[in-house]
Amino acid sequence: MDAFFVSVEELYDPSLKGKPVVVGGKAHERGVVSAASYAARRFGVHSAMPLRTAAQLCPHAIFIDGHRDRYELHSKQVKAVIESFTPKFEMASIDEGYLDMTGTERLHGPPLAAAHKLHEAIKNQTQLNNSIGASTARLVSKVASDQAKPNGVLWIPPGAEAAFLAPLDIRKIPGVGKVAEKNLQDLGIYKVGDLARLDDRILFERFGKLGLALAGKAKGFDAGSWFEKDLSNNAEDPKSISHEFTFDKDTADQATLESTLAHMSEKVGRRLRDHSLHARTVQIKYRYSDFSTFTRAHSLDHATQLDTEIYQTARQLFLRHWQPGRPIRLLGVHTAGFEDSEGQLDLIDGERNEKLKKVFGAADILRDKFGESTLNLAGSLKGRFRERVHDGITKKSGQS
DNA sequence: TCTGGGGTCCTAGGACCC
DNA sequence: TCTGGGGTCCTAGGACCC
Repeated sequence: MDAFFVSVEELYDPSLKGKPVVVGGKAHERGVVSAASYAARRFGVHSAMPLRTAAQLCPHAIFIDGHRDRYELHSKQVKAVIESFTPKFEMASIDEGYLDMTGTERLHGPPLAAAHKLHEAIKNQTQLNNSIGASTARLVSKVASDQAKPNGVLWIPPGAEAAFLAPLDIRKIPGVGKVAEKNLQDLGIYKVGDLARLDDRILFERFGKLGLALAGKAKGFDAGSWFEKDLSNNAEDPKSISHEFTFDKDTADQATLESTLAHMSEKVGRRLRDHSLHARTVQIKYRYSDFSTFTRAHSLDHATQLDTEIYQTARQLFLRHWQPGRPIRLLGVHTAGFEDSEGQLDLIDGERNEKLKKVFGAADILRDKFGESTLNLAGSLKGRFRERVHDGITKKSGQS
């Protein structure tokens, strides 16, 4: 999809059309650009750029907060169109999908015609601009769709894959970021064609697995068909669940830091319960004002999905490593090492665990009914209500 | 200009076990 | 006195993607 978040926002506010629009937050906020309209891009604004930088480059741009729920809704509409073309498809992200069109010629015609048909169908049914790349390989199609933007269709016929990629900058290859680009340039490799000519062994020696993958990509090969991925071990189950938060202003206030950790722990616990997952490893992330960033992890002897256990672990890790008084910019709580259940607990712990699970389950329901702020871990209240009830759960006064 | 948040995958060292 | 080899698990950091 072309400038997806911006295009969706234009559906809700047509007056945005044609104007420089930046989705991601207010101009003065700490944050980065999620999406920029083409009008904003003409001023040099692009995604991942700090909002404050974007505001410097394009002061008259319209800055808006993102609406994830809207994007997910419209992503589903796009998915429905794709689905109507072939059952062999896959959404690769919220605004990107792949279709295996093998064997659909009688229905959709030859590749280029089919691509145009899809392009039109998406536009007609979602009112959103999109670009299509068509070829024999996923990677080539993805790069082709990028080249087709905005609002275009590009077909790379069989046999033309390597020739299409050769003149492009190596940065266009998915998996080549800033660092790999620099390292490759140091070897005199600037274009995909330079990469394709290089000996695979050299690439492996210099770049390990990444080098090997690159060698294939540069020639237009795909590492296996993604449509044949085994669906046996529930691919939709996440491998980690985390939340992090950047303060508007750096802080060294211990109560604020602890309550933020508690809040992140609650968010993580909630999502673990939603996925019926139990995590064995709790990790925190903290970033100082100078942007130096650290992670510290601890693996429990059993898996958990309880806010309090996550918080206690996170808090201990933090207090053990934080240099008191040194202002913090970001805090995060991360869980991984998922297991189906918490494993064997002894009688006492088992009973305690069951009780807490009921308490948090009830809290989840209350939050769904009455809103996020209904209940908090004692630690996430900034000192005002410090009483500790039932292992750290307390009720905000005036709310039930 | 000052740099989000949620993920995945890879690398590397060290502890520990047999 | 001169320290194997194979494996797993844990921790930390970093590149990259959207």
